[in-house]
Amino acid sequence: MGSVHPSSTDKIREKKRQFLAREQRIVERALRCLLRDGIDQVTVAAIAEEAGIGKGTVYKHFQSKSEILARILLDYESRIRANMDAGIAAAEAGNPGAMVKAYFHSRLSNPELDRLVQQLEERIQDDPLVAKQVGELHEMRRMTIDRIGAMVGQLIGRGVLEDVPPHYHYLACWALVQGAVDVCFNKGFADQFTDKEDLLRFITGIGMTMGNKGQLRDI
Amino acid sequence: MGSVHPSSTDKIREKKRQFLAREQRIVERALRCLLRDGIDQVTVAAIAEEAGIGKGTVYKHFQSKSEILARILLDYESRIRANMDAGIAAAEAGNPGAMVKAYFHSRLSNPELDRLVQQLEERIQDDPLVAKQVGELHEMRRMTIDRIGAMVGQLIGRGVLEDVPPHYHYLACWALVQGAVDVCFNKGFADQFTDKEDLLRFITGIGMTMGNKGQLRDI
Amino acid sequence: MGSVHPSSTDKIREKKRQFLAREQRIVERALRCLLRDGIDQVTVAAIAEEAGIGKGTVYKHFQSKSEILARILLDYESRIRANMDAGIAAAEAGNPGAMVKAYFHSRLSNPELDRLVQQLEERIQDDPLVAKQVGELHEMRRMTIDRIGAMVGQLIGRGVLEDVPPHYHYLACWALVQGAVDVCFNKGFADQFTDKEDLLRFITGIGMTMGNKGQLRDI
Amino acid sequence: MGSVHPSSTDKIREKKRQFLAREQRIVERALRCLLRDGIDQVTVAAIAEEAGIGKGTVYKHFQSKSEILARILLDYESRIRANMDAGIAAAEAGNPGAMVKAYFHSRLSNPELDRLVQQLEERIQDDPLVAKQVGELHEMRRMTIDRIGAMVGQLIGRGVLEDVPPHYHYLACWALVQGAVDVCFNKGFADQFTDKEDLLRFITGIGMTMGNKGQLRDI
DNA sequence: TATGAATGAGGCTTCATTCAT
DNA sequence: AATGAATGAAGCCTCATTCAT
Repeated sequence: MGSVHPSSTDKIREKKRQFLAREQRIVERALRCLLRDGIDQVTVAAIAEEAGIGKGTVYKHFQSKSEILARILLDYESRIRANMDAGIAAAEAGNPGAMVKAYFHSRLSNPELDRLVQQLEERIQDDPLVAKQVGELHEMRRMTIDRIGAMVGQLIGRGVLEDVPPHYHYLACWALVQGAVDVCFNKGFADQFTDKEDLLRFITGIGMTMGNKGQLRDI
Repeated sequence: MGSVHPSSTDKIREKKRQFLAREQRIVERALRCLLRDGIDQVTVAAIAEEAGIGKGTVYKHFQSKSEILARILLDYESRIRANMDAGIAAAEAGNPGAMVKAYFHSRLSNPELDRLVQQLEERIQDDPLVAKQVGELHEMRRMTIDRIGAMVGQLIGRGVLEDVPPHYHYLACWALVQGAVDVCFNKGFADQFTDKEDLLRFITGIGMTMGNKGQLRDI
Repeated sequence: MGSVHPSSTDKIREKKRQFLAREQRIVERALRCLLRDGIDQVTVAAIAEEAGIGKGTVYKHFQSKSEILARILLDYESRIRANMDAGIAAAEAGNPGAMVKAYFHSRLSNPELDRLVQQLEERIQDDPLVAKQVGELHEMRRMTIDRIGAMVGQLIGRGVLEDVPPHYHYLACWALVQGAVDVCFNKGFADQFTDKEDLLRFITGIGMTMGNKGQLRDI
Repeated sequence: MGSVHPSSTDKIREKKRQFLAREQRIVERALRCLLRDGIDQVTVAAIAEEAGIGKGTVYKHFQSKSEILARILLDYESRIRANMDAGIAAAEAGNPGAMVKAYFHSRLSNPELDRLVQQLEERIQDDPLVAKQVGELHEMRRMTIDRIGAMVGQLIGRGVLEDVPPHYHYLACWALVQGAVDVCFNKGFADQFTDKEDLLRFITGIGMTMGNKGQLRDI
């Protein structure tokens, strides 16, 4: 079955693999640049250099700079969603706090990244070159929300959560996380806490209980 | 005794008034542009045109584009601070929730603006041309936090609030607001609620009780 | 004859005097700015402020910025010419070196100023707004040269100076001075001498004897 | 053995060569503009157009406009220095006037250029963007002066030259040249001589003998 | 008459994107 | 397929000059 001479199909497959690997590399290096230097400092040239390839090559993989940023956004959202899926499963298996916990953990485990993603979204939002990707992003969120909504609906039914439209809980969660990340990195607050972890724990605690009627303190 | 001819002093005063008025006008028009078109679209030329003046005139009032943005930031923070001061006064007069309420109200009464201000801060933060103003901004926040801290300390002492470093409560508040604003204007969530007010009321409710030990539900 | 009430003519005369005084003041202050801050840093606004008047007022006296600079140039050239006239007189009275001496002294007694004037001339040279003044400047030089020429001609006739077209001597003089000034202020040479005076004395010595056939060493 | 297909290394080398050639082209065209239109009229846009390239391309080769000017300066100084080195060699080989002659010749053979370079230096001198290059320029001069100093020292020792600090002779030379160039191109003197060459010869003659004690007239 | 706010042409520079090699 | 030089639109800012008060 195996052959010393790779078949033409194998060669093509190998090329494709390499191509995709490089694409991933570009995204990763772009992310590294963004985190290290700040959004405004990162140019396509910088990304190419960091990735060890030519500027032109970047455009073989992405049609525009915005597309790279959009890709980072979608990758991030995917990861969160995957975590939440696991959390939802656990929640359905009888651990009602698992979902929220999964969500907070996903986003707060690397607040630098989360903050960056927030900023990226702003920049891309109205760029027609990535309108499609932005649409996908929103679609992903919508689906997540729907699934959460169903579960939250159950908890409301059981009287665990306050009776408001189910996605309010999700949105409130989202809001708190978003803000927590901002607090962490706002330079004006830098001297307000020595232990970021401690503060985030406090805020997470709020997240776990907010909207509850009181029964869910057992995180 | 009075004269129909305005004195030289009057004239100078009038000129100064006009100058300041025009300065205010620039800020207002800049703000209008920013809210209407988004940060990235607003150029000095656009601001000038919106204000009905020449590009050069802008630079009679502000040393750089960043300075205009910084001014918007400081104006906004001042307004919030003034509101909070009133809230603190009320809180000290026996209405312990007043401060938090004032804070939420200040920021959520015009979430579009609040979101813009968040974005502006990011852009300006590292611009050496407005390092001073950014410093002032942080200083303002620090002072506010200190005053709040004192009051929160009392509430902790009375057992109303959870016993954590006092400013944790402020920061959690800030975080929730920050995030609430983001939710409101994130286009991905636009279709998740028909009544923004209702959602904000829900989130504000969370803000009012978070960190409490349960006694403060009567807002 | 005198009157406590100044006549209308007196008033006008007084006004004229004040007007001219202010004009002179503008020129002086402009010069001060130029010497202190360097040509490129001096704006009309700076001159006006230094003179304690409004920018608009400057334009009551001069039609353009170049005109101020041209005025400085002409004033300087006039002063040199006056000194040379005296030198020529002395030379005709039997002291053949007096003229050259006067010339060197005029220009090297304040080399900073001389250098500035050199630079100003460059800037103005092709500005059509002051074509007339530049013409006057050249006219002044021409007249001076002619008078010198006559005298140099005599010295050549007497065999004191080398027999070349008379103005060659003047031009060589001018060249040496011009360069001496440059040496003094060229930053690349700043560390080549501790005593500027000493160097200038050496160069002046060269100026006094160059073109001579040897008889004129008695400076 | 050779191949019709250029190797990858060859291609890269060729590209580098082309790149450097274009760089040189920019410098040359910039110089052409400067000589033709005068310093004040030359913009980056003009240089780009003259070189037949886009404005952006200029910035692939030079970090700023000043850097182009600095390059012209350094190129010029290098050429002079090379000539002087040859002159010094000849001087050490027994022709004591060769050095001075080489120097004068270097600078006066193209006085238009020399004058431009003088002006460029003024403009650049305090620009922090080319502080390094200005430093190099001064360093080059210093080294040259040191070598000259040694040789002049010998001539002083032999009693040929007047006994002053050795670099005085160099500086005097420099001064005379600097001024000679100014004379040539000062429009006010344009009508004072029909034969520029003749005048320069006269002045060069002065340069050859100045500071001498009389023995060196045989140039 | 003196003022200085307003002007806007024009300079320098950046960087996403293209395309010939 | 990969490259990176070339591009030029677009942004920010300066400053000589004007003109309404």
